[in-house]
Amino acid sequence: MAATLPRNDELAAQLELLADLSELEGESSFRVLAYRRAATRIRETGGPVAQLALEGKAKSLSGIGATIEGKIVEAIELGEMKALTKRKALVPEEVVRFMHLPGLRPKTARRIWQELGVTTLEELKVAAEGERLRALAGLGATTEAKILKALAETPQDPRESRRLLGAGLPAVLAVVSVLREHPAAVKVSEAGSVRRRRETFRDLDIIATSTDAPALIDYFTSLRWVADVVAKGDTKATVISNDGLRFDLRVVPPESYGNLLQHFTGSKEHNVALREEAVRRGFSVSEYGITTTETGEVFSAEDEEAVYAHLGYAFIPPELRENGGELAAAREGTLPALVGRADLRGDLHSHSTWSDGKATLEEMALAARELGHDYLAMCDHSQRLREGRLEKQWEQIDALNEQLAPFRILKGVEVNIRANGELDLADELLAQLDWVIASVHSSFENDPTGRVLAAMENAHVDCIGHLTGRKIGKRLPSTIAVDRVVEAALATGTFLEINSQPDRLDLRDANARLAGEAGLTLVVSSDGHSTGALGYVELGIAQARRAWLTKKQILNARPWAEIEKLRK
DNA sequence: GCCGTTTTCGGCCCGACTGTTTTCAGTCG
Repeated sequence: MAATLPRNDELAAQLELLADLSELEGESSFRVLAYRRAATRIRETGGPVAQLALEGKAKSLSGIGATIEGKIVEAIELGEMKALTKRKALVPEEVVRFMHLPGLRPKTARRIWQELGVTTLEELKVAAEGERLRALAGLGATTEAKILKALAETPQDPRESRRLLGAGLPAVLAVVSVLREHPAAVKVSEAGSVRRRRETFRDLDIIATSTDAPALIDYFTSLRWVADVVAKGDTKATVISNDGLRFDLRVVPPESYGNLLQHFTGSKEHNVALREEAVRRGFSVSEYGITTTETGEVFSAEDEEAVYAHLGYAFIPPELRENGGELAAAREGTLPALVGRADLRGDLHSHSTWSDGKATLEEMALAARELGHDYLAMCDHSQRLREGRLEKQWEQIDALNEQLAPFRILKGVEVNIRANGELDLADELLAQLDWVIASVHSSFENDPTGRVLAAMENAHVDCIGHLTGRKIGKRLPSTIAVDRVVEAALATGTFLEINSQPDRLDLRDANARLAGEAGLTLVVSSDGHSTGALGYVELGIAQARRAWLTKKQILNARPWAEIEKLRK
């Protein structure tokens, strides 16, 4: 095993900082953009980019050329890219943070630093209070006040202000359906990152067309759960719900609804790439229409399909719009037919009151059946099923299965992978089960790769649960080598899970895509601890779609009889 | 610094808003 390589997020962070510093020093904006694009590409790549760079293959990722590949190798060998070390010495540490204040982007931050000699946040505050910033042309009292206000607020990592998709998706879908019922509404859709089903969001965007825009806006701003109306005009309004969610409604003209929905769905990176390619082909794309440069003719459309078609693309599902190769695939007609929620036949990970679940076996089974599942694997935690309790649970399962047939509760377990790599349930018990999930629940940094590889060698382990152990916003993914786990999963016939818990979504999209491309079949499971939580599979399916996965690549899109034959 | 079914050099998305300014640069999404 080689020395630890820098993780993708660490490489991306170095490039982001290099971009910030370069920008402050007045470096070419295109070079800065290249650093940022490379950072995004690295963050969204499922396998270790450092390893690719060592093999000279990082250049195959779009946005990474020979120079940045060289910088990655420097980061591996020296711990830090040389250019970053050099530039850090030239720019006072806190000046970078000027740029993260609203309204202070590199140009202004640089002038405050160089022309006023301000190098710390404290000095910035004093300068603003002393009305010294307005000495710079282009800055006035308003800017000083804005800076003071931002400095007074507790500094916050922007990522922490993002909420979980699991909290926003049901809410935005409910608002969309309420708005659709209004007599003035014609078309209503969620847009933005929530339409792409990104795992977190900042605000929830809704786009609509209407026969009476002000009436629809009035209705929206007076819904009973609205706690605060932040902004309200004739075509646009922003409200905060009583649970703190921020909704934006935008009412647009019907003739260009397709263009606007496309624009406001993003992602930014997708739109930029789409527009760049359009320019090369003689078009100019904006949210209002597609202009043919030669003739000045403007094309607008009521639906998105026509927008993509006009530019020569097949329709691209929102989940794929991240500039991850979807444009080329849509042009060539090779986009995958993505798996959908309706394809699921059952759920292969759930809990009941036999361990830490909130509902009984029967309640869980009935709820699963209600969701349209044909089977539900009951996988209570192994620690709670010792001393004959597992066998007792089987008796109850057998009885229920007689009642509920053809619906079937599968006898399963979520067995713990201990710190030493052993499983905490005996093989002779595991052998009698329909479905065995093995998961790491503690000592995440204690050789997670080795422990999981060992668990996969066990002939009774069908699936590894929540592989990286991350909790979005709370706990980083472990240092587990996902690529090596995927290889071993293929070799041993073990499946990997996309855990649908809103704060897990583990495997995440990029890792699941890597696994799918390697030829692995994945499981989308709820890990539900209550009847309501069984519905989380919608989130897992969304991540599977973001991972470019088809129905064939999802194990539990098959009937149980088929799955049984595919077990090792 | 990256990239190429017109380019290995010469480009690099588009429009709205803001603050400060008589015509625009910088920022934002």
